Parts: sequence; C-alpha cells; structure tokens
Amino acid sequence: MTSRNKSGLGTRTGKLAKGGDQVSELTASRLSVYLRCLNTLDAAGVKAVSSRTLAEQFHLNAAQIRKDLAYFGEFGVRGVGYYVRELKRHLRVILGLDRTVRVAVVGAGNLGLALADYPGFRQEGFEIVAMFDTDRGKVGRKSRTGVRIIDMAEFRKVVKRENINIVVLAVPAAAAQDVANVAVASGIRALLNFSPGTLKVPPGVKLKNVDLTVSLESLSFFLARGESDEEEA
Amino acid sequence: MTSRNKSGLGTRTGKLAKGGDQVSELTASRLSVYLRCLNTLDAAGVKAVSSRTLAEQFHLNAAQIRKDLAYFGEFGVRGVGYYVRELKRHLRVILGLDRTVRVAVVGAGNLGLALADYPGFRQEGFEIVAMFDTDRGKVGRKSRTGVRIIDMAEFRKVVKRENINIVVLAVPAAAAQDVANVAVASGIRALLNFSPGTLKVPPGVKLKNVDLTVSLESLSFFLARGESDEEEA
DNA sequence: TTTTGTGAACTAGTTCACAGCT
DNA sequence: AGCTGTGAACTAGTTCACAAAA
Repeated sequence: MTSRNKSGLGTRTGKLAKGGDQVSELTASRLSVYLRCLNTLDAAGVKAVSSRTLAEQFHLNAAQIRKDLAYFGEFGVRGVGYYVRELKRHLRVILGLDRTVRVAVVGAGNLGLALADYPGFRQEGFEIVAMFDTDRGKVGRKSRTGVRIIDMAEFRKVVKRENINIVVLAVPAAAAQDVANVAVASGIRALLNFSPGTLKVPPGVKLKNVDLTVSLESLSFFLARGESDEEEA
Repeated sequence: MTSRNKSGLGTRTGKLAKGGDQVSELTASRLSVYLRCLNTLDAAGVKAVSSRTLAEQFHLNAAQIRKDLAYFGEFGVRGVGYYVRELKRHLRVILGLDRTVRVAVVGAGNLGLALADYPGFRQEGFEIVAMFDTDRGKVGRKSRTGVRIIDMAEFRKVVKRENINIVVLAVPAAAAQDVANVAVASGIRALLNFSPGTLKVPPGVKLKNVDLTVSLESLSFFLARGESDEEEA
C-alpha cells in the first residue's frame, strides 16, 4: 500500500486517518448520504459507480465524494470507479454500523414515540432499546412497535445493563439540560437532541441538535426575503 | 481591484440589506436561535443585553452575534447593548414572523402527526392548517390537536384556498419527490423535508432537509472513531 | 481511454481587534 | 468607563485541474 502521507487531510502526526485529526460534521453527514446512495444503487443491481455518475445521480459534487472517501482509504479503482458492495462495506465500518448501535429515547411524548418507532432507524442497524419518561402514567406502557417506556429513575441502570450507545432527547426544553447531564453521567457519549434551546456537554461527548423551530423559522426567513425579489442569474 | 467593497452593512451599493445579497443558511438559523434567547431573557425581565452577555449565557460568539445583526440594521446602542424587546421585534420581522405563517404537513404517519401537533411550532406564530395523506383510512380523521387530514388529491386546491406558505414533508422516501413536485407546482416556495433521500427543487424554492437517519449515523460515526482515542489537547 | 487521489486555488464562514459612538 | 459595528486576519470547506494508475 502506498504511504498516503502526502498532506491534505490526514496524517499530520504520521497517524492513519482513523483516530487522526478531526473530521467535520459535514463530512460525517455526507458519508451517511453516500451509504444511502450506494444502497439504492446496490438494490438496482449496479456493481460499480464512478464519483461522477454518483454525483450526477444524487446531485452531489464528484471531487468532494472522492476527497471524502480518499481520506479513509483508497477505495476506488482508477478507470473504473468504486465497487458498490465493497464501498458499502467500508462505509458501514467507517460509520460504526458494522456492530449494532443501541439507542434509547428519552421523552415519551408525541415526538419521542414517533422517533422510537421510526422505521428508518431500524433499517440501517440501529436498535431502539428503550424509552424513558418521568410521567407515571406512561411508564410501563409501550410504543406502537413495542418499545418499553421505563421510569427515568431507572435510566442509569438500564443504560448500563442494555449497553446503550446513543440517547435521543425528546423532552421539553426545561428538562433537556438535566437529562443531558444524567445521560453524560451515565457514560453516554453521543446525544441526538430534539429539544429546543442550547445544551452544554463536556468535551468528548458528541451532541447533535435537530431544532424543528429553527428549521421552520429559517424557511420563513427565506420566504420573507424572497417575496420581493426573484432569481437574478 | 474591487472598489469600496465594505462587507456586511456597507456592501449595499445603494440597496438595503433586505433583498440584497444572499444570506447563508447558517446565518438564518442563528437569527432564529437569537430570537429564542431573547424570548428567554424577556421572560426573565431583562431589558437590555450586550452581545458578550448573550454569547456567554447561550454559548455563542459575541462578534458573530454583532455581525449577524448588524447586517440587517443598527439595532444596538454603543455602551449599552441591545434592547431586548426592540431586538425581538426586529428579529420577528426579519424572520417573517410578524405575519402568521401557514403550514401544511404531508404524510399522516407517526412522524407527520407528531410534527403537526408539535407545540414548538404554534408557539412562535406558525399555524398548522392541514395535513394531507393518500390513505383513505386516514383522510377525514384529525390529529390529536385537531388538524384535519385531507385527501392528497385536494392538495392544490386547499393550498390555494388556505394560503399555505410552507409544506412539511413526512412521507416515505419513494413518494417524497412526487409530493415535492406537486407542492412546487401548487406555488409552494418553502419545503421542510423529513423524508430520507435527495430531493430536487427548482431555483427560487427553498428546501430544508432534516434527515433523521443521517443525524443518527453521523453520531455513530463519531462514536466509532472516538472509542480508541481520547482528547489530546 | 477513464477515473481516482490530491495539491493548489478558491470560496465561505468565523473570529480578532479596534475605531468610534454613548 | 462599556459596547457596537466592521475591516482585516484567519480558519474551514469546496472545487479545480492534473499526474498517475488501471
């Protein structure tokens, strides 16, 4: 294997990509997108695909695909492109989907229940193991697909016993920071937060926010500003 | 050699910021965040706040707050900061929240129903007017909070009649592009898409994607890569 | 050929640092 | 004094363009 030590993204300390310098959120998200594209192609029976074709088909940029992938290894074949099955396998390893990822949802409201039953999660190897709530009326019940709702008091114990990797927060804003703290104290290192507002987590813990109000309001912003003025080249 | 090309406020060559050059998605989202912070401060009775205090309290960057705001006008008072009520008012106008924004949700599955009833939307002046689905078993029913589920065949007519501004997509991936096309053809200029996969919309239409699978997978990515290697600075 | 992998160039976004206003 | 508004400096992210490989 060629020593891919030619600067660029990786290897400032002679380390391999894995564990080397920080990969951006944007890149990580794109890797997930690439995996989904490959799943589509694989299902359609496509054996190999070039970065160009991939880019055209899914409205991406070919150079960016190549750069993103090349950071993790030399997965392509010059003159051919990428073998779909093989690249899928690599991406699944890179994304940590080669082992089952165990997820808990905190907050058994409408949104929490919908997330716990969301079919897209199960699809790519995530397992929704449990839900948590403080409401005694909800504890002991189950989501439509059968995810148990457990008392929040049991959180730490269940997280340890069930080996939970990721916690999804779908609680009211006022409770979010407290729940995040409990999760972090229980050893959780990755949080997907749907509660509005700013959370603080210690370094080493990855927090990803999905802020529904912000998403809608930013759309509203573009609507408000586009109304007067159309395309201009 | 570019002439007096002062950035930010100064960039307007006769034009006002509104309708001038393109504001980034990132900036738009931050404006929404600022509004939420100000709501919190206002509720706490705070009259004025400096960019520094705002930044410290909500883990933001003071210079960025100033720059974001200054682009839209001179809202601050030197030596004092920003008057909370006044800045809220400005932000609500900038975000287009001074008039009611009318929203429809397409897809009356678990997620669609949860979104239609999401209290965070109503809070800041959004009105969820209707839901749409193709399933005859769902059409005619209502969400928990009373949003009617209408046959997708009625979409165009209802969008016109009810003056819908934003469409939220919560349909299966396979249907998403078709629904987006119908929405665009019906005059919708802003889409919030929760369906997985890549959608294409014509220029002039704003599409914002919330991809739950990508969010979870990117967390999984960081988990997978952080396991070996801790903080190192 | 075709297509990857990648330095270099470019573009976008953030933060600094300070003049000038209150 | 304190703080905004903003050029300049810096950092991050994207795209170009081409040498090397199949």
